Amino acid sequence: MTRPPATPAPAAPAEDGAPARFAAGSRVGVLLPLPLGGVYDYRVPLVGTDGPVVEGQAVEVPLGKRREIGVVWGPGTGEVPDAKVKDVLRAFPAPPLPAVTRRFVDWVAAYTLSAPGAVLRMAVSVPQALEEARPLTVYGLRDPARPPDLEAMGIKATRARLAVLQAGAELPPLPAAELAREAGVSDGVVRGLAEAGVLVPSQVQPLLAPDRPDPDHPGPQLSPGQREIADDLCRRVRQPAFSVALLEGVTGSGKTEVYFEAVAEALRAGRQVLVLVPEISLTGQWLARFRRRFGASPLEWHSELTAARRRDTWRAVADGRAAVVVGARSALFLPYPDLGLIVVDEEHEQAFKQEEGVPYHARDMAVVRAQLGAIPVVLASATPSLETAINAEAGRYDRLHLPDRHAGAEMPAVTVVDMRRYPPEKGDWGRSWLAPPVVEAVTETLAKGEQVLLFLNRRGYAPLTLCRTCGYRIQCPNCTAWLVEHRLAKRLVCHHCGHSAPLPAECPGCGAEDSLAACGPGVERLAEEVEGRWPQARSVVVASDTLGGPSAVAAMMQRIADHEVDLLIGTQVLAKGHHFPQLTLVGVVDSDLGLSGGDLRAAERTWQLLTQVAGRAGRGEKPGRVMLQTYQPEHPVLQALATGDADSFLAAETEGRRAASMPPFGRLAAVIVSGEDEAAVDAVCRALAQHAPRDPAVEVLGPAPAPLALLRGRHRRRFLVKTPRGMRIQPVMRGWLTKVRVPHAVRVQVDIDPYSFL
DNA sequence: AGCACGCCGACT
DNA sequence: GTCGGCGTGCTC
Repeated sequence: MTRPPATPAPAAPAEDGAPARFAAGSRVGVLLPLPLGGVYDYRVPLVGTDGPVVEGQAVEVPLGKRREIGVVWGPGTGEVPDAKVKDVLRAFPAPPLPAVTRRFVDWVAAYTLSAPGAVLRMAVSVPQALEEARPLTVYGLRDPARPPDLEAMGIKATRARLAVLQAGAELPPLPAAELAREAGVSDGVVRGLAEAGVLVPSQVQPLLAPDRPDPDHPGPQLSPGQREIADDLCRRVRQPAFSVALLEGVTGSGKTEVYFEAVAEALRAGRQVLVLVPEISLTGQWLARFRRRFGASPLEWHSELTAARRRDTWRAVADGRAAVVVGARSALFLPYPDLGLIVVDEEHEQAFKQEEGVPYHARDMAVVRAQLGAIPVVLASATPSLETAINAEAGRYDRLHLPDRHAGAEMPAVTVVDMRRYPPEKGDWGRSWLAPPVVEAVTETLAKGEQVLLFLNRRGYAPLTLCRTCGYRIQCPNCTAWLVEHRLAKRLVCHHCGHSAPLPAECPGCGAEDSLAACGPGVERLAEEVEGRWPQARSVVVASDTLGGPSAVAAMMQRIADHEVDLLIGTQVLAKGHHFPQLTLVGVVDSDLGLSGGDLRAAERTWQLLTQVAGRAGRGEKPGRVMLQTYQPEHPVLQALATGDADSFLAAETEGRRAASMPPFGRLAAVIVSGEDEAAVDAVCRALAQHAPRDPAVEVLGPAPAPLALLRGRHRRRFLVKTPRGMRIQPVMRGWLTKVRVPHAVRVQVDIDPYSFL
């Protein structure tokens, strides 16, 4: 996805004003959240739907011998004989799916070549939200102004009972447990009073009443430069029309506070806001900033919500009570009736690309959603993706550049450490991974009482275990990948499928004992060296597998911020978003990791990650420095980081893409053929190769073993299809794939705009 | 996605 | 002789 939709739909179609209604007896087309290929016709019955059925209405329909939920998508197609058409069973008491959401579902399905039903599934992911919420029983006094006389009613006026009456007089009717808590008694007392008729029960609809974020809550003061950009964003929100703004600014430039002003403007206009973030676990500090600005919390949407929370949030979005939603990519498919602004924070993040199920890029689909809704979208990043930077360069997106660090903190000094000139010196703890200049800098920094981060984006102890006797390398049985030693857990683990086995005592290849050797460093191994060199320093390993859930992450970040730790050894979980004022030295142990592999975006991604990591140094009053260990100091990525000249790096990358006609200068699609039976997979590949498009403008590469040729026990082959920028790649793909019959045991998956090639 | 139908191996 | 494996196909 490199540009807005080819055929922009009208901003306010007639159906928005007057959604089509379907009378009893008429046929409606119902989209089911299943990969079925199209809408199915049903008849609107005389009873069960409470009158005519509205477009977008969620309904229950029979399918085979089961009942399914579906959404009325429009009039019936009439393609199916009357005798086959069944009645709609009932309509759900939920607001109809907004027209813009329905058009978005259709658009995404057409773009990704997925079944519309598969996309709809993402929009109606919480079927329970469609039902009337179960009424809640609450208890209150018959007349709060006149407390009842217990003794007169023949009930002993105990201290506990009087406390309940007191609470009942002061508070609105509450559920038994809550009223008991308020009165400081057990809920048996409340139930007893209810039974005696002193408290009267009533039924209410338990609606999640999200705190209303206050756009005029006193927030942090913006600098004049920030104010100017915030005003630009606010104008876009007021307009309102489709526009894309790239909000660019280094770590600490106040991007978040600036786009919060646009959020405030949308709230003043009474419209809803969606903020997409790459990983919800990172939002602890973000939520705190939001509360500081708006005096209330937004609603969160991500995979770790409980079922009840999901239901309440979906419903609050659907009936407009939710003002601000912050969420992972799937939040894009919530049924906002009046979305007025979308913000995509850290827009360059790979986590926005969904690889499984319907493969889509949430940043690109956010742009589409904004266009369909005729609203602005803000893409925020310190290190924009090349696609976004090029769109801004071409004038399709507006580039808003925030002035550098706020509060006058200086940018860290970046040094490239050539490992060929400064090879690590071995110590008592075994091999060393740190060059002498880095060792010296760490010692100095610790002596000053400041914090150090040693960054190594590799979990575990060692990425490869090999036999010194026969050269055997321990591989995952299900994937084309080495098993990673985790010494703390005493296991070998596959980072792709989760396979895990105890560390063997002898070589699985030749049986030699004590012959297995760890190769290369992971964070656990680096920790050994750190403990050997700086035994007095309080050090800690921070990796996704050494932390528990989001609360453990938050606790660790707090410990670091409170300076309970001197030396951090961490993977990319430490790279983003967190602010540690005492951290003044960042050492990147292996800057080259991620540069190899022939991935289209390897250099760009490494640049983004290392820029983020470097941004951890010197964010307080003290100046920071960054040391990048590398074996290829001349590499453009390292040069860009050393000189701070990101623009010429991006320009060079852009030229590289242009020369190779790679996205966004050409269109790309991947076809992954996979299955447990390798021969069957290869047979499908041969058939696909035979029927490959003949158009000379279309380039088909493959089949080649996919980068992980064996993943979770499935053999994988890949084709790559490249078309010129102006050509629509979907018809090419559709035409090709329908020519080949695929047996059930083999899966052919199309990925339009593949992102990671791994 | 389910669920049934259907056609070949080890059991009560 | 059946129970049950999962390959194939259909659901308005």
